[in-house]
Amino acid sequence: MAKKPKSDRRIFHNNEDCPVRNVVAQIGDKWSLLILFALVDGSDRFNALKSRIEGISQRMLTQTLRDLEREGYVNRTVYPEVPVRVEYALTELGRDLVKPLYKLVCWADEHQQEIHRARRSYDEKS
Amino acid sequence: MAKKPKSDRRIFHNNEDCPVRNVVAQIGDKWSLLILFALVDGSDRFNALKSRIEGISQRMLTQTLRDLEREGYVNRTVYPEVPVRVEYALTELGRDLVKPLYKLVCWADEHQQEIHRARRSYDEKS
DNA sequence: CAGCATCCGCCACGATACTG
DNA sequence: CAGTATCGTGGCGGATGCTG
Repeated sequence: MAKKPKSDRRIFHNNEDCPVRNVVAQIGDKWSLLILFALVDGSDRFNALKSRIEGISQRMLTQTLRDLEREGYVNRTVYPEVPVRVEYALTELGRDLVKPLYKLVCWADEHQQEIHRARRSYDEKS
Repeated sequence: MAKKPKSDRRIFHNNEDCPVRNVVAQIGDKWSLLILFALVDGSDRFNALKSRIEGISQRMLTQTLRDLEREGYVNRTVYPEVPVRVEYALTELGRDLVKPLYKLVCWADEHQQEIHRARRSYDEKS
């Protein structure tokens, strides 16, 4: 039996059932990964997150947190004190997602040297 | 001894040594993942890739392949026939990168239902 | 066949000002 | 403190036409 022809692979279809496209759509933006990893060690407040994630604007932090909440990765809890306190935490799904993400980040960390070498070699040739 | 304060974690710094930002920068774009997975089963030609990856333009395929080549994930081989034939294949580094990526995609695939539920639930509330 | 060059729309993202 | 609202812009990416 021959293996499936490549063109049959569902993975490349242009719809919301394609897992690869889903991954890119959900965590391929500029800030999602950073926020997820910022919450790995426990819940945190809005402004604390903002100062820990270097370079993020208020607008993008709010927006990305809303997206992550919508996907079910993050919980938002409001404590009606004065002044108000809002805590963000990973859901169980979020903690679970971080596992494969962590593997990926570790991989990238371990292979930084190789990649830098490849880049230099490529740039020299051109 | 207490654990490191969160703000100390190198992971969030805004420079090219941050592995999380590196990951996002390298494969967070619209097409890199799709191309990498398109090459998992073996090398392929430019136009074959183009037709297998639904929706990609010639311009973006060229550009993303060049980036992936520069990072050392993809090899480009020109066969000087007439007409010319160009084959793209994963390097060893590329094949290695796909492993953690594959775990991630599988995770997303397995949890699609949960995520869809979370989304619907979130949308109803608002 | 495998591309490069050019033009251009759009929207992700940042900056700033204001509010419950 | 934790956001909204509004505006401006760079650059990602699509469309089209041309070449070795």
